Amino acid sequence: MSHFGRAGPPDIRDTYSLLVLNITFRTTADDLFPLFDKYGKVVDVFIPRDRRTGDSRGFAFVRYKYADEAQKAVDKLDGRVVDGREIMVQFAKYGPDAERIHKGRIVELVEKLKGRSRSRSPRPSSRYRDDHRDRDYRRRDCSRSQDRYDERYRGRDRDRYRSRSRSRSPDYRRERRRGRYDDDKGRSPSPNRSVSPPSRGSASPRKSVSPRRSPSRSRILVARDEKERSTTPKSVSPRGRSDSQ
DNA sequence: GTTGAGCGTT
Repeated sequence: MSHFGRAGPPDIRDTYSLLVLNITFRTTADDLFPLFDKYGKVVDVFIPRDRRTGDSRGFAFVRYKYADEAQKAVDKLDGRVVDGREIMVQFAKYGPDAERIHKGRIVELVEKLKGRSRSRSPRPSSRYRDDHRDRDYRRRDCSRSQDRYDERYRGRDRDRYRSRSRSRSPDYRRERRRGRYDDDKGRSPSPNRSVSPPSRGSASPRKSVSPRRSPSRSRILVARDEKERSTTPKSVSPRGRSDSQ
């Protein structure tokens, strides 16, 4: 995939993962490798891609062999403009249990880095991160009731990227694509619901009828049902009629 | 062709 010929996680035992955010969707691992390799030994560069679309999610993981090199890369590449966009480089945590992971490197790494960071520089990109979080908090403040459900859902759901896609980003395309996919799946095993697809197709005229007029709607439905049966006595074929209209 | 908060593949 996005690896250098290897499958699966190479070796997180003695590697330090860096999270690169705010990268362009066109940026690939090959583009980030030379950039990060200049500041240290990069063992692997991985860019998570969407399972469905296969496009980059806009962030990447760069694994360094040594923490000092990783820190240097963070200090140098964090805030650097790549492909016309300012990237954010920070140490990555391997999942919610990252800190629980054999405290081998990550924890020790964080401790050492925090100490060095304080002595050297208070995170050049701290303002960016704060800005993002601030905006996020403002959004959450607008909808606290849903926030509880959101947090609870995310807490119980182990699928991070999925919940992130549904709760965080509007993602019209993803939602729409996924919705269609589910709709197709739901329609296939339910031939008796063939009346639904036509209804969806004629959603506009149906809304014009308004549900307030129950008898009218009933008659229309009956009339349409009769016409449908008269038109297609055997196979219903919702798509066929959709094409006809 | 598009988008933009975030934490990853066997």
